[in-house]
Amino acid sequence: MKTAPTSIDELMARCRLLEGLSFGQLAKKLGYSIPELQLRRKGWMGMLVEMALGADAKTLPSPDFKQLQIELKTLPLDKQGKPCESTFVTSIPLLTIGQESWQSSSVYEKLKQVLWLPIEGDRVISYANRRIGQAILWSPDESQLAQLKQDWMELVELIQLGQLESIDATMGTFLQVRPKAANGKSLCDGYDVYGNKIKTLPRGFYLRTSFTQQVLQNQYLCHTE
DNA sequence: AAGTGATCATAA
DNA sequence: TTATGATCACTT
Repeated sequence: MKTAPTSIDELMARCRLLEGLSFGQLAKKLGYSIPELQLRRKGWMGMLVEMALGADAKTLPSPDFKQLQIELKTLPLDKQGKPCESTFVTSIPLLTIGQESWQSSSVYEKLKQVLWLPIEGDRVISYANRRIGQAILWSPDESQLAQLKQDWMELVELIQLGQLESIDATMGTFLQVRPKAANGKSLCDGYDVYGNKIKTLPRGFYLRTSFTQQVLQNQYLCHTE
C-alpha cells in the first residue's frame, strides 16, 4: 500500500506509471492474483488502482484522495472507446438527504474533481490482458454542473416527498438513482408519502454513460486544439 | 444493443 | 448495516 500522494503532480506521475499496463501486470506488481470467477471481479480493478495510487479515504463518504479532494473512478470502455457501464457516484442517506443542499451534497463533493482512469472493459479481451489507459483529471464545466445540480434537486425532492417507489433509473438527465445493495433482501429505512418509515432497497446516485462519454469527448477536444 | 434493476466483494 | 469499489445479466 502506497502512501497518499501529496500533490497533483505526484498523483499524475503515478498514473503515468500505470498507463499501458495490463490488469495482470499491475496485479503481479502489487502481489495480487486475479479472482478466477468473473462475478468476484466486480470492483476489483477499482480497488487495485486505489492501492497503486495511494488513495486514502477508504470507506469514508468523501473523495478518495482526502488531501487533494480528488475522487478516483475507473471508466471501463468498449472497443469503440465508449463507456460501457454507468458510474456509481455515492450512496444516498434516504432519511437525511432532504436536509442537504447541492453544495453540501456528497455528489457535489465527489464530482467537483474526478480523476478518471479509462480501462479496457470489452469482455472479449481476457481480464488479465485488459489495459489501463491515460488518466484524465477533470472538473465539470458550467453547463454540466448546472445539469447535475438540476438532476440532484429533482431526485432529492422526490425522495423527500416519499416518492421512493416511483423513482426509477429513467429519471434524470445525467444523474440517476438506482438500487445499491448486496441483494434484494438487504433493506434500509426510507420514508413513504405519509412520512412513515418504511424498509426499502438502499439507493445510490449513478452517472449515465452519456455523461462520461462527454467527459471523454471534451478531453479529446482539449488535446486537438 | 442498450439500459435498468440486481448483485458481488470487502471493511468497519 | 453502511460505506467503499463496481459489473452482471435480464428486460426491453
